Amino acid sequence: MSLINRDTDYAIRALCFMAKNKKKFISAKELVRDLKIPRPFLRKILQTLNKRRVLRSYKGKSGGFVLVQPPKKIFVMDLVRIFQGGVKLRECIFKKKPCPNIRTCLLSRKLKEIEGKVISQLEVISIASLAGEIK
Amino acid sequence: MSLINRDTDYAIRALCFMAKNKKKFISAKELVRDLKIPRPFLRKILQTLNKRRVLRSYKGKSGGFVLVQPPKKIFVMDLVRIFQGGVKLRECIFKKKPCPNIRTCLLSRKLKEIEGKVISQLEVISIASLAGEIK
DNA sequence: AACAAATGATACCATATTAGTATCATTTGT
DNA sequence: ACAAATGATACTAATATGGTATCATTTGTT
Ligand code: FES
Ligand code: FES
Repeated sequence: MSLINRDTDYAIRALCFMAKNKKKFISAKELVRDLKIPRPFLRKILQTLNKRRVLRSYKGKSGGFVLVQPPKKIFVMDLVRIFQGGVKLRECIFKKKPCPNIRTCLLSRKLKEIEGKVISQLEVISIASLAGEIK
Repeated sequence: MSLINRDTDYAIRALCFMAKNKKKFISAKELVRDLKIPRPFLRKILQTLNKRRVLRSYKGKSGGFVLVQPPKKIFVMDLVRIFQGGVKLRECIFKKKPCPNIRTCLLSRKLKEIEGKVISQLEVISIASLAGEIK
């Protein structure tokens, strides 16, 4: 029931590392060494981060990845959207969408409220705020 | 990633039905008819609700289930604890517990805050508040 | 006493999701 | 030409979840 899955988690770690490391290009190799994430898995994540333009990739020898935006402007919620399609704390047990009860279902309504609050909290956690040392 | 799973959801529905229905004993049969939940599954849920004393069961012919507490005093969070072992929105990717980074992990810290808020919201949603009609 | 109708306990299966791996193609600096 | 990097994609393994089946026990009714 974790709020963030492994993809998101790994992505956050990778981005934090990049935020701290001022070097221009950072290769998957370096990230693997530092983060101890299985290499093919990390590469997959970096590829989608590239597609979604959170970072930019450069091929070829001495290529690698570069952040496109400053770490203050990358938020956990962005990554949750990319890797998990958003936060859905309420999945109706009746699979048929849309649920016929949705308008009268009080439980659904309450869970929706909670969901909204969670999302707005995730929207203000930036990579920059996670990259620092503990205070 | 749903906050409540099917067991919890079905339990809520069953309890709401019982809250609305003033009859003394309510059998699994009636609940199945009304809620359209697979019978063996519902029975399993009722059994654990009995063990955890949310309701009380009576065997034998014309037996059934009775709420032990008033619906105002049964909260969604109680059911989440029973059927899901609580809310854990932060599962560290390093399975080894306890995680060596836990004290310095800023992400974990932030998610823990969110988790706390979610729990306190679930703690105030009562069965009574879900059993009523929509206003 | 026998029976039927209810719950108790428990073991099992099926399906979906998630985590992780493997492979080959493409680009580019030296 | 080659090595070192990423791109794309398909596959497998492990785990969690949802659901079923079976038999035992209790108890009111006849
Ligand atoms: S029953 Fe479908 S949303 Fe509540
Ligand atoms: S790395 Fe284990 S809690 Fe953050």
